[in-house]
Amino acid sequence: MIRLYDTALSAVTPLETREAGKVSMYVCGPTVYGPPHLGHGRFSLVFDILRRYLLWSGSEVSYVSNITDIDDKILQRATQEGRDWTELAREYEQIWYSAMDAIGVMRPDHDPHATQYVEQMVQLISDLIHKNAAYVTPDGVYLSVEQVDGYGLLARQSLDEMMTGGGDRVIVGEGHKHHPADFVLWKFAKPGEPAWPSPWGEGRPGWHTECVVMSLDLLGDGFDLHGGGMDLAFPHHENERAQAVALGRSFAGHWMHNGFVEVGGEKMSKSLNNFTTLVDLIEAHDPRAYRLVVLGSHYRSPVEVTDSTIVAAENALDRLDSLARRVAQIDPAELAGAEPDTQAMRAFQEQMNNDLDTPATSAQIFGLVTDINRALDAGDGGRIVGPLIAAWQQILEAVGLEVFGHADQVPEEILALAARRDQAREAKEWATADALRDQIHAAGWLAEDSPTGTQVRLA
RNA sequence: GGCGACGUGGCCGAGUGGUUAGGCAGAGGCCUGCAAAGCCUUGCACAGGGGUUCGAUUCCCCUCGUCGCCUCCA
Repeated sequence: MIRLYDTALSAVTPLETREAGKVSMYVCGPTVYGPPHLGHGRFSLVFDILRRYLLWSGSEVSYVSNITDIDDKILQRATQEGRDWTELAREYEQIWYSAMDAIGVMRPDHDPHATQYVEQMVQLISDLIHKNAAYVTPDGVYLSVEQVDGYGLLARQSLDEMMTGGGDRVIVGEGHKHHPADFVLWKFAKPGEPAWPSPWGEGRPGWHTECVVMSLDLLGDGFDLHGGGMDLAFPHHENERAQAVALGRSFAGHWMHNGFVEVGGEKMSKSLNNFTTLVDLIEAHDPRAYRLVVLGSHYRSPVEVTDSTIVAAENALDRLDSLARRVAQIDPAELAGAEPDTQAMRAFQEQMNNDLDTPATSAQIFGLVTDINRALDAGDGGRIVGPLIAAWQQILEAVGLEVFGHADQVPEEILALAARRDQAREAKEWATADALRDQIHAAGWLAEDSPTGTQVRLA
């Protein structure tokens, strides 16, 4: 069974599931008011890797990740741009999913939208009011955190401790709130703002309510795993939990949070304006490079992501693709029926089960590259190398890292140059052969010798 | 102020009380007609100062520095 760090316990513990062989997980998705940045990319990749690994391990995974499509930021941005907020949200949702597709993140099994759950949120808020856990003020409905057992579990601080500092933040809704930490469940609409009906007045839901409602609706009480970025632990997840606790419902069994993407040692964030969008990364680089960077660091550690780390990963990817090409050249009959090397697979599972030790897996992937190349250099007939190749391919698949071993589509004229080069080489006319190689290179291709003649691939 | 994390070789990034993480970049070699790819070899690395220990980068203490959260935030 996989063991994962649980934020609520501050310890690595086995991921106990409600039902054996089934994992229900909820990962907080984006608020669609702008293009996703590398931070969103990291959590998406981390949880995608976990999900794929669980699936590979034979678990049945139910993966839910929401789209927050109503939020102050969306309204603000729509007003700024003078357009309809629903259209804006829809546009950024599309951008979100195309970016996710590009980095190879599987679509969630369900992607509930906040706007589709407003009625249920109103119902939940009513229940909270009936339980005296929430109250109405002139500007909205608030949850009374003092009514909640163990508030501060995920913040790792008691309510009192939280209140002692806090810097110079403006406390939202101060004046009407019973306690400064009380948070808004329902916001009354100001003129011109979108509004849904409620027993207390027209308005819109607060951010923390949607995830409670949607996770419980789609995954049920006591679902297995709830995840997101480290900065969601508090207040977002804390407040989700608070609502569930106040209702007396069993919430997430395990809390998992990933570390930040950093730039020059500082958290990448919209407010610091030091972010790179996922869209820019995808346009400028091989999208697989980001997955490799994520695999190479532990999910709870911060990771520096800059142009140079991405380029380094792209170069590392070349090494993987080189082997994939080499493997593709092998007569399939030699590899047929090869079972993945059991030792390698056992090591892989032990690492991954140990709080998702992907750095070890990354090292293993490259270690296998060396082993396989060495065996191939030694002219192994497939007996030893077959299982290693099978293991390598399985591991890559289990973590969602694609490698390309197929030949590139080479234009006729380039192939003609390669053929002429082979003739020149045959005749030992080296100067001619080299000139042809330069010509091929100038056209954007690489000409490499191989036992079967000149091989051409994209430079 | 409270809570938490961290400081590893040119860069990224794991880990461990005594044995090679890994990747990128660099150097040398093998292979090659020359290359490329591949293979081999290679790099006072663990912020500083104490302490515990036969032995600490790894444990404890202190100092310095950095970062995160404390209701915008993945």
